[in-house]
Amino acid sequence: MAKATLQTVADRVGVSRMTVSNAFSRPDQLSSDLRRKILDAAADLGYVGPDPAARALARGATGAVGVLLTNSSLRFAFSDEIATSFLGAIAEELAPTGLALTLLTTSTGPAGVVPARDVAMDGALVYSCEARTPALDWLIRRRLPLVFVDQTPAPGIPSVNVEDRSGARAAAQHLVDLGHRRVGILTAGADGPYGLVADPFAGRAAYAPRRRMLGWHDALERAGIRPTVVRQSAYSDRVDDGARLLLDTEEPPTAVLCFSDAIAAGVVRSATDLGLRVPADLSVVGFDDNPLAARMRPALTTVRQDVTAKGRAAAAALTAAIERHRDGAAGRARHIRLPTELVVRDSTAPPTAMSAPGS
Amino acid sequence: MAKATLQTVADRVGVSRMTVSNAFSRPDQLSSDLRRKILDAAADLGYVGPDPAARALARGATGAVGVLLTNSSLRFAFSDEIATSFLGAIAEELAPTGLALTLLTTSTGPAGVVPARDVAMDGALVYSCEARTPALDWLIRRRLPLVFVDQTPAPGIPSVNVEDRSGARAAAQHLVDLGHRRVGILTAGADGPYGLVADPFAGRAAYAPRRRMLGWHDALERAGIRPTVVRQSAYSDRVDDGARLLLDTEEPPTAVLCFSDAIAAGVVRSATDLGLRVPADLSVVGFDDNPLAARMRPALTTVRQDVTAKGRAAAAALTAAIERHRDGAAGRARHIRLPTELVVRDSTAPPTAMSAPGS
DNA sequence: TGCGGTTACTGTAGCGGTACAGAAGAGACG
DNA sequence: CGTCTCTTCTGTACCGCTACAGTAACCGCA
Repeated sequence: MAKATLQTVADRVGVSRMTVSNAFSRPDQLSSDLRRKILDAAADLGYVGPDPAARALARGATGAVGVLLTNSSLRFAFSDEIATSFLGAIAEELAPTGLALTLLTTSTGPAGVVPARDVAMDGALVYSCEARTPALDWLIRRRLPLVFVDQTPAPGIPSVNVEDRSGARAAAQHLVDLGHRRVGILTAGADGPYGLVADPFAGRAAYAPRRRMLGWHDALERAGIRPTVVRQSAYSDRVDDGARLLLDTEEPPTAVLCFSDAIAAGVVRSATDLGLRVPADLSVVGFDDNPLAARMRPALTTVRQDVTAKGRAAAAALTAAIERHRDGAAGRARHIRLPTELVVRDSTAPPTAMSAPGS
Repeated sequence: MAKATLQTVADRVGVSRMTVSNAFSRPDQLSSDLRRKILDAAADLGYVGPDPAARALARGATGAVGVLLTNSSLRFAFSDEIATSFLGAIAEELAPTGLALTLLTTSTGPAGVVPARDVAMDGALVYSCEARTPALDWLIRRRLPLVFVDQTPAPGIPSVNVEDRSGARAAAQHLVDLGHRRVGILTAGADGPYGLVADPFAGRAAYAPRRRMLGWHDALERAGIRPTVVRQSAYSDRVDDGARLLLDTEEPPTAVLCFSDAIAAGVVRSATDLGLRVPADLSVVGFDDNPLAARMRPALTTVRQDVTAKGRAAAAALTAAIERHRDGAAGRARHIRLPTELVVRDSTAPPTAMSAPGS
């Protein structure tokens, strides 16, 4: 049986192809009698409905949007509860619009296939990618409606971010207020250099790490504190190395600010292994308010961001951008910045006399 | 500036449209000189490359595959580490093939859009869906290459499953061997009825829950044990209700078999809240060997399945199915069944005299 | 009875590519 | 020098659908 098309059905019923098309796509354009007859004939012929690819070409819309994840972040995206909640929120927000979500990686296929260039879609979210990855370049060149998330905002492109800087500042200020003077920072980056960092602002770190670093320094510098900074891989697998670099020293910090809760959990573990009690000997602050943070013992002091809201906002911004694009409307790109909030739990306390010997 | 197409570029360079197409898609078909010139002209005109939608129509391939998740499982898919690892493994396995992964939900959009029917793709994975959801029907009618995962195998459709039954049997046997006689089962299902279940095999539960139930009963029945069965929602949010139904009774079980580690964790928590010690007063067994299981205190006895291998196998089966489909080859559908393995940790122990009063 | 306004259907002209068969020219070879 | 084979480029015929501008019939109304 050859594949059935609109024409097949049209011939069978004795109407024009256009009428069959309308039967499927614009029911109000024909009498319900005829429509019934056409639908029956279609079912009879095994015609499922308009071919999505052909329809996409003719209509100029595919019904799917992409989300670009760096391939480094791919594994990460599915192992970190923060990233998965974000993706889940997007999917959930998109579902009622009928748009499917396509996962785009920055990797290249065998025949030089680049998803960001070669997959049909109506728009895309760019999530926490390095500023200039080839995949992102393709998306931009294609002039697809885009939304940047956790990414340096660019003019003309809507963006969704959180108050990384002020959140980090609050976290650092909290430590300062508790009386800490020797503070360590454990941050993360997609690429190196890893280990002890001399100039925390050198190198081109991703947006969120950079903003948080700024925030931490805002508060620390004002208090005259110069933190010890260690950078490690974004994968939480080998947190211990970074943590040890910070803690297993002559004069270890009395408090550590971490890029994420996952990293903070690793620090707590390492500290425990080294015989340090948290928070008595070491205060630890995370970031994100991962569900993990509340479950941990001691429960983690952290900076809350609402990833579900972030996902929703991103999805909404994207659908809006697609609509604008379709209508040819210009409209200024909105840059959304969601609030963050310090959540004080049990992993922070004033330094003890012993651990903070008056410098 | 009007949109550039192959023709635009062809006119500019003074060659045929076909040659420009070849310059992009089949570089070996023209001299590298001319190719250079064409690519330059294209860049100049802002032509990014062949339009994916048009190419999909002409070639009959889109470069994307779908994964169907019930919308109930959508939120679930992104909150359970087991599901996300699975998705991550698929994405990772797919990346080098250049195929993108499109998330399909069973929900329907505003204009009656059904992703499973209306999104162009080359094949799809069906993950743990109810047997006959409309979305799945559409996929089948479209005659897309499919692979079933954690789903009742169907003739002609490749499938990937794990040894749910024998794994569950081993778990139950472990409890029997420890001497437990009063055993509870806490299982999950996408739809009700929830609560105490008279006939654990009644209703049409999904494949995995059914197979595990069979396995548990295999071992329990042989030992002459009739378990108390409680079913609850697949969402781990409200585990406590189910756990309490089991534990907060006149003669509570001395051991509980759980559908997943997430549920088992909930049971442990509830038990603790009720003043029961695990494993002294209550043994708990999970399923999956979620990373969570090893982290928990007490570390959870569970049945390990390798979700990463499952994801890989599913992706491989799908690409194979797509290839067969393209080549018109028939080939029998392979049904893969991955092993499971009982992992004994610290959440199981013999019943104490007190908790198991000789019946 | 004539006329504007609906409703129901049709025809044409694309959407932007790719497959495939072929044509033209350039060497290679006997 | 004729023929054969390559390489390089071209022309045609789709892929399957939709937008849009008709046309024809029908309806109510003055």
